[in-house]
Amino acid sequence: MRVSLKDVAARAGVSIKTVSNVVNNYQHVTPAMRERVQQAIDELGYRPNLTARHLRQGRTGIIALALPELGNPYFAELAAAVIDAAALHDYIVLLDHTGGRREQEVLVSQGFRARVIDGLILSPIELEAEDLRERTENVPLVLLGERHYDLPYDHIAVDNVAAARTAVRHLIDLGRREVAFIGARRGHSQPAHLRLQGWREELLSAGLSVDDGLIATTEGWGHADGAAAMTRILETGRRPDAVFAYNDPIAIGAMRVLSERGMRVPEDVAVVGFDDVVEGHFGTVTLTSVSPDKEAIARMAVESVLARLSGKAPEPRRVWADYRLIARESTLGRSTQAGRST
Amino acid sequence: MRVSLKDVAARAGVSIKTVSNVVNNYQHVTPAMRERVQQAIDELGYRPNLTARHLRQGRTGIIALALPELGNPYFAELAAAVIDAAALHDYIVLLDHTGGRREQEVLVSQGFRARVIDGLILSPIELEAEDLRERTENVPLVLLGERHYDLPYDHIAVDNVAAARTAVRHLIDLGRREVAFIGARRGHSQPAHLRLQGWREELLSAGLSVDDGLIATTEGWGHADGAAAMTRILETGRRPDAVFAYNDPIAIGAMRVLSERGMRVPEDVAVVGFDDVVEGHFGTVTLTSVSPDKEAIARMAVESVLARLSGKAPEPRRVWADYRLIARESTLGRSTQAGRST
DNA sequence: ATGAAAGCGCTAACAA
DNA sequence: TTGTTAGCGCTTTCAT
Repeated sequence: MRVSLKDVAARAGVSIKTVSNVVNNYQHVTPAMRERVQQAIDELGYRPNLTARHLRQGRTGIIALALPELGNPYFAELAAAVIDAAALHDYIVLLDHTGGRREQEVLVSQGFRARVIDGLILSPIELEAEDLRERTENVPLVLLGERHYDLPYDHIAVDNVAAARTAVRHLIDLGRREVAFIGARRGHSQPAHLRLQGWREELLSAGLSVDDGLIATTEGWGHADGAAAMTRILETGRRPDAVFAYNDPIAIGAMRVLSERGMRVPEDVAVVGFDDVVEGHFGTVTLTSVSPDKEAIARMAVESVLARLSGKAPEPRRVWADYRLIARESTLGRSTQAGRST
Repeated sequence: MRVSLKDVAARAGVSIKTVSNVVNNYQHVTPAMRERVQQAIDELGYRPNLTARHLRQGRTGIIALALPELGNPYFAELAAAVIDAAALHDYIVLLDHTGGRREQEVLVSQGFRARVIDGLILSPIELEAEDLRERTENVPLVLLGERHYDLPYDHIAVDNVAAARTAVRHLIDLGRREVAFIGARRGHSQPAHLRLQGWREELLSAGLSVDDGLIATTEGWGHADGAAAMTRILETGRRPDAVFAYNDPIAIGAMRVLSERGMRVPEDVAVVGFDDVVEGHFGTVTLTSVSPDKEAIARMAVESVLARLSGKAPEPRRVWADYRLIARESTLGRSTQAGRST
């Protein structure tokens, strides 16, 4: 059986309180007493029971992070950043993935899987505002990512419309005129909506026409989806001279198809992705991408949760995280510069 | 303040136990009573306090998973698989990453970060047997991955020596004779030791010479490390006709360097990786790789922890997970077969 | 500086 | 079928 404070107290011949004082580094304990208790602790191999402590304190020191999918390197890298940011505040992270499915996202937002938590950071894909409006769970919730909700929750994201415009502007500046967008999603809810909007706005502001034939939807957000979408566009006979993809895996999947068909990147088709995952730095053609400041996003998300937890948070706010466009070979070509820049 | 069983009981005019019965779906409750209590629950928005339940039950339903780094897609994919496997048993997963640093691995194994857990799955890199021998923490521990320890803990891994031999055999069968190994590590502890050993054994058994000049060490396990190591080999003037890399990111980093120097894969240099991450399926040259059965590893890890938890585990054992070599363009070339095979 | 005792919210043994 | 109660291990007044 596990040893408790009581056992240590008995062993040391003191009260429970004294042991607790030692364990918690309470100031007013005589060195002699501290020594004596510590010895009992060591002999018995006592470890405090955190569950009991949590019950008593009304908090667990755990925050949950629910992401669409860990297989996507962007989310994996983000998860790592959140774990580190939480550790700075002595919090640990419970990880869940939703598959980007609404049903699963609702369950998570309601605390179905993890109710042992002090707070929740959720990156929704299909979740609707109404789902959140019905939320009864009362642990602090912070939203991450692209969707916009007009709801009283903190929301941390890059300005997707502006970032998308930056990406498309880059392509236009390079002289491209037929810019496809890959990664819109089927169905009513459009998580890619804002990036698509940025694509559209920038094309219009450049005096170019917006052609729906150059928008390709995908089922998911992986390499295979990008490959399938690119294939579909090419099979309609369209020959865009540039592609702006919803994210890097989709962009890389698309580049693979271009390569299979003998089209050169960027000479024939320039490609820009989104998320700046490491994978994009090392392909045969390195990938130009919009790079969100993941560390800042993670840090702000954790801090938002903790602020709300301590009650000293301002009203719910939307926070924009930094981003920058990193141009690499998929738009500049290999000769132009060092290919593997960060 | 949060509502408790007591509040609900007062509201419904029944005892605490009755409410508890309803919450836990205890059989012997009259429908009328259930109805009445449920109504009080709904009105008050009661949610059980899991911390209290855990304290009472002596378990939390949480297992921790400590991986070297989430940025490595293999570990990210493995984490996803563990989360799913745990969910099947109503367990949730607390995620931590160690950076593969011994100090951090020791802390994790001692339960420093997360003592709210019922069990721990740890994938060590630098951790030494002696560290584990000194372990005082008593939550079940299951080891994952490549290292071998002669210690009373369950250990789940693919047979790295055999898997490495399979990979090298594949290269030899294709007629390659100068097979480099990239990804050995500096320092005393050699996490890549077994794969290196397999490389050596297979070369010898094929009657080829083992040339230490074809072994390149790396600091880490990422793309950049593979690129640096490949560069180093080439700058010694060596021209291997094949590369076996410790893992896929290293292999992909190496291929990038080959491409920069105008060497063709696989015509000039055939490349085999390890882990079969999705990224390898979509490069300009898709990557031949050893594919461990991640789902099986995750499942067995979770089941091992739970078995030990319930006390009905046999003596600690080493379990081999399945693997297979998946040949793609980086050894077969593009024409030979469909490039993006899974 | 240390001790006694209450109670966090829940489950389960026992009683009615 | 439902109620009473002890206690999981800890922190925290309140005494001493």
